[in-house]
Amino acid sequence: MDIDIVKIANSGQCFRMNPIKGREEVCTLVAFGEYLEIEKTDTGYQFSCSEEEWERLWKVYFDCSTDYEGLGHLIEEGDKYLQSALVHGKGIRILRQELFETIISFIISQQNNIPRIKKSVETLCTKYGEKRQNFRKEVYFTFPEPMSLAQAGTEALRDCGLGYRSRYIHETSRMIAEGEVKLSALQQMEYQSAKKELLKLPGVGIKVAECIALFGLHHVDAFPIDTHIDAVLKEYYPQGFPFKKYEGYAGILQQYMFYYDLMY
DNA sequence: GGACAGGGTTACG
DNA sequence: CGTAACCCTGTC
Repeated sequence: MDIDIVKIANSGQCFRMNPIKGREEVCTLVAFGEYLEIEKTDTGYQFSCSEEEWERLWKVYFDCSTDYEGLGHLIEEGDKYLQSALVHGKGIRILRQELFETIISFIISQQNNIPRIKKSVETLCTKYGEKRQNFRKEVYFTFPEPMSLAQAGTEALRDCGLGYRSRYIHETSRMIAEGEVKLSALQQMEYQSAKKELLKLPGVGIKVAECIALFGLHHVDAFPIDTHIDAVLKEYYPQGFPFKKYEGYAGILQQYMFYYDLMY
């Protein structure tokens, strides 16, 4: 299977997947309340979970049913930029992340940098998540429930380094906890309806809504345009990006472009 | 030490 | 529709 854990961890789509300090070939990850370690071996990857858990959770999480290797054949002959981005990003996949975590994480991401986003997310988990132990009895924290964040005061949230975003986090969590915006309904919607619904949440604008649609709802047509991608589009696609041509997977391409621009 | 920027959104003219 | 303000930490 075409998967590169380190690239995914550095691709900016998730904020709780990190290499262990001093053992950079091992990544840790918390999702669905579970803790996972992934170690790079000579032949591939070794996952710390049981076969049953892999089948139930992680196979889906890593989007194993999608063929990413075939993407290269779909790129236009003359599009050297995308061809290069795909080569350098080989192994990147669009994770199927939990919806609430994705919503909160990408509200935090606005006007922010990745190390600080990660720090804020981790602090939120430590203060409002559930405390658990991994297989070697080390403590980890799950991502908080909507209700927990809704009940946290704006001032307490501010202590997580969220700044002006704490008001957004509080209000968005409240709306979700009270069912004003229903996560289950969002998961049933088409891309455009879901996007419109997400825009009701305070702190969610067009860019963040598209990130949530792509990473939390797996709408691979969503194409978030941030400052990086905006610069790329202006430089390499002055005539406009061929969205029509890449309909049905443009969002995946966006992730390769983002990684390529970030790393090279 | 101060200035600046970092995956935007909102609230005003 | 363009533009300033929003908050804060790391970096130069």
